[in-house]
Amino acid sequence: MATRLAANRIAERKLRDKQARRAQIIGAARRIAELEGWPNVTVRRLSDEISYSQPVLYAHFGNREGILTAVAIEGFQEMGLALEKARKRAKSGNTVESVAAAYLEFAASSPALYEVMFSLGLSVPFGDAATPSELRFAFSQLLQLFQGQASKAEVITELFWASLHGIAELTRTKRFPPSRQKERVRSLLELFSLLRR
Amino acid sequence: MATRLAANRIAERKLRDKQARRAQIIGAARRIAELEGWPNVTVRRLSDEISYSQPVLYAHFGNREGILTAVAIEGFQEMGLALEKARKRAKSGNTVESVAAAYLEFAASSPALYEVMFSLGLSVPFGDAATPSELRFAFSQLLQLFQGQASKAEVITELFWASLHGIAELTRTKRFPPSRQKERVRSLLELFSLLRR
DNA sequence: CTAAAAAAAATAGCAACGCTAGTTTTGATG
DNA sequence: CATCAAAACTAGCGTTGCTATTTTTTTTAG
Repeated sequence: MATRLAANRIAERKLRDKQARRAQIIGAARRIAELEGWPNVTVRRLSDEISYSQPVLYAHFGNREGILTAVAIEGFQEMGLALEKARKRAKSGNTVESVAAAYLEFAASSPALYEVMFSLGLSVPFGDAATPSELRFAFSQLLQLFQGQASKAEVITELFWASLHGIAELTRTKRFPPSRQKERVRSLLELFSLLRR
Repeated sequence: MATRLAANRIAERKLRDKQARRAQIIGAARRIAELEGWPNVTVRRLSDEISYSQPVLYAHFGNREGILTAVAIEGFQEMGLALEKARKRAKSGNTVESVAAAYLEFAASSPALYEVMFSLGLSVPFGDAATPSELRFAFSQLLQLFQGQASKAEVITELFWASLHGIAELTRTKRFPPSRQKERVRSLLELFSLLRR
């Protein structure tokens, strides 16, 4: 029976189409959010954007928050890759500086993406086994900076992450004047370099 | 004419009533937000809560965001007072520790309040002259911790604030396991104490 | 090639939201 | 007591997230 083979090919094509549409939706959400803010990312607007009716989106993501979650996870994936790249490129001894700069650059250049990565209140716990791998990957990039340190690496890493996140967030929400940003980063690095001794 | 005096008393009473209602609205918003989250703080719900029709709320605050802004400013006011208290109570040498603990305690015990204080994207720029005094007061409490330091006090203060905010925010959004919180704070204090030398 | 079955997509509508125009009620003024 | 302004309410508009139902398309099978 050739029908079995044909059925397989059809199923594969459907899967490809589905993934392509999924990517389209996520892409449209990111683009609108970055240009016009998250409140303008409505299900109707997205369904217009991809030329399908609303229920199609619900078939893909369940609800609006599902879309935002998908974008957030994509964001963690990309941030993880950016940090990895920065870490590998850095001359030895400069890894912390390189990664810190990459982190803040990521947050500043995609503010809406960064926002959604941390504004999702409910889902995505961390220590949990159900933590998405993208999140763990991104965190592991920071963790590697402080391996084999005097103090406990996990705690130092969390502190470093908190500092970066605080700077990124307070800058994004206009609490910090951008003028002193360079000084802030220099101080941050100086502070964490004191730990190495 | 005694009418002038009467008119004054009436105007005063009206002002008191107005302020009382304003306080009622803000109070209801805080309570609902803390118990059920900000999305449940709707104008209709608030108007039910205070037993007035919706337009009354709009007369007071202009729009929903105005209500959230009022809550946020009240939050900064209270946080500033809490930090001041912690600073004054501390034995000399322990001020940083005392204030850090007070900051994190404030954020943890009123998560919805803390959330709205930093999620208002638009309004409330900081360096600006139009920055509400409540915000400046709160920041000044942190600023005083690092006066007369080797490095520039403003930069160090911003860094300290960023670290606290990062810890508070990553804890609130479940990125940090609460189990290591004590260790994190200890590390933070150790880090900033290194600057004193 | 065509008819039945299954899958996919569209239409249309509900409840709840923020917000406001227009009307009624309240209360101060002469 | 009549007048008039201020204050509050009713009712409704447009938009939102979401879904039950219908229609269309695609796959399967005789």
